[in-house]
Amino acid sequence: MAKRIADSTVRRLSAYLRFLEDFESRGLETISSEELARRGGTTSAQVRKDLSFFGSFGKRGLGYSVPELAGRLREILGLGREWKVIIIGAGKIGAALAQYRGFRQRGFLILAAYDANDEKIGRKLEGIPVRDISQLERDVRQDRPDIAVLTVPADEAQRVLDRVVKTGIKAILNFAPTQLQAPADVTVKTVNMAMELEGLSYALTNRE
Amino acid sequence: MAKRIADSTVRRLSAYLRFLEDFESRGLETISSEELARRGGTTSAQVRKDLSFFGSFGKRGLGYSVPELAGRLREILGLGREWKVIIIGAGKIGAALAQYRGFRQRGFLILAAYDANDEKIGRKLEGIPVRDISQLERDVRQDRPDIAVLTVPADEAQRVLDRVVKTGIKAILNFAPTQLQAPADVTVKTVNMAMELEGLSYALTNRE
DNA sequence: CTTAACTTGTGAATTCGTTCACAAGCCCGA
DNA sequence: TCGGGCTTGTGAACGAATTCACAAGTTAAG
Repeated sequence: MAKRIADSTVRRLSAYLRFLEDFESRGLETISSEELARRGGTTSAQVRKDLSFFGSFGKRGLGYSVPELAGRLREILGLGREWKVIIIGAGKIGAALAQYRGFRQRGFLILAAYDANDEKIGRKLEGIPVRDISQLERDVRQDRPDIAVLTVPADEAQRVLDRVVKTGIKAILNFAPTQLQAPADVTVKTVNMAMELEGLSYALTNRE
Repeated sequence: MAKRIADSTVRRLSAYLRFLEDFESRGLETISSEELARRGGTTSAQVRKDLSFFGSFGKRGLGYSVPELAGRLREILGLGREWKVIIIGAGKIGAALAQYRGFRQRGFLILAAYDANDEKIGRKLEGIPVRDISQLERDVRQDRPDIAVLTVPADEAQRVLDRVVKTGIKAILNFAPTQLQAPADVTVKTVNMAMELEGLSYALTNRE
């Protein structure tokens, strides 16, 4: 990849793909940047610029072929293959994620959940086996998961992350409401509900 | 408020507050922008700039008083009061949110959850009553919630949002993996797991 | 074949957010 | 009281992301 692509661009590509899948299912053949923009709450120039980083997929005067553009986006986003995922922390959030159909739909296969609580170990969480966290290193060596989802309490998150990083996993989705430090070659995305709520609180408080 | 504050700034303020609370509990009196930055993965200049939009809270040569700055941030973020929250959609994600202690801790009081499923209505979800969605308008008129959390399927989200907006609620936290359209005076924050996962997939696929 | 209506792809201009750099202020010890 | 060591607050410089604006390509109709 020649240029570094902004995070915001990647997020929008992901959004475009979702709309395209909708259009695809409705049998539409082509779509313009204008229409894609309307659905995504952005501008047509933004859409074209985003796509231009990766090539030129459209036809002037006509727009984009829906199935072709969808295919290109899947390729760019790395959705052409299956990604193996483990969940660390078999609490309520872990359970909610385990049953979330969006994972499977997009090629994310959940292998197992891990927990330290004896009462949970050995059971199933929405059909997914809950294993002893002490097995983590051995299992990772064997199963080679690509992504670890962290749903552990905030005060354990950094310690668990360090342990996960040591196994060689390079992508982490963190649900603990805390800032995590990781080496540069490891990608960490944090979903922080507390932060979003405070953003709403701020917006409600400071409206002009 | 004189200037429009960037979303990224508000998110960082929220992060700073979290560190300050940690320092507060450990009894520390003062903290420098440098230390705050280290914990937040940013720079000291960024910290000072962020704070400067709202006033000057520090002492040159010394840093910031931990309790004072924490208080100021709570005030800025609107955390000095209680916010009333309703959850729409009593599924797994709704359940996970209902038991999430971060809400209560920060002054967000969950009044009720709403669902259309007869088997759920009348029961409790982690101690929170599940009510019939058809009561929504009446209840909102009575209870005046400030924030609605949407945990409904993607294909219902826009319809539910429109309904929520019509009741006069001005802040929405959306967990449906879809882009929503709302009037300008309504703040919508979306937590989109699918997007985060695709971001990880992209990162794994396109490493140089 | 020509023209009109569209729509892309992309440099240039602009806007927005971050980082730099330093004067000004504070603390403490001599 | 003075000087050295720190740290803030903030214009100015910089860099990144978005928007503008238009040449170039496509289609369809006459």
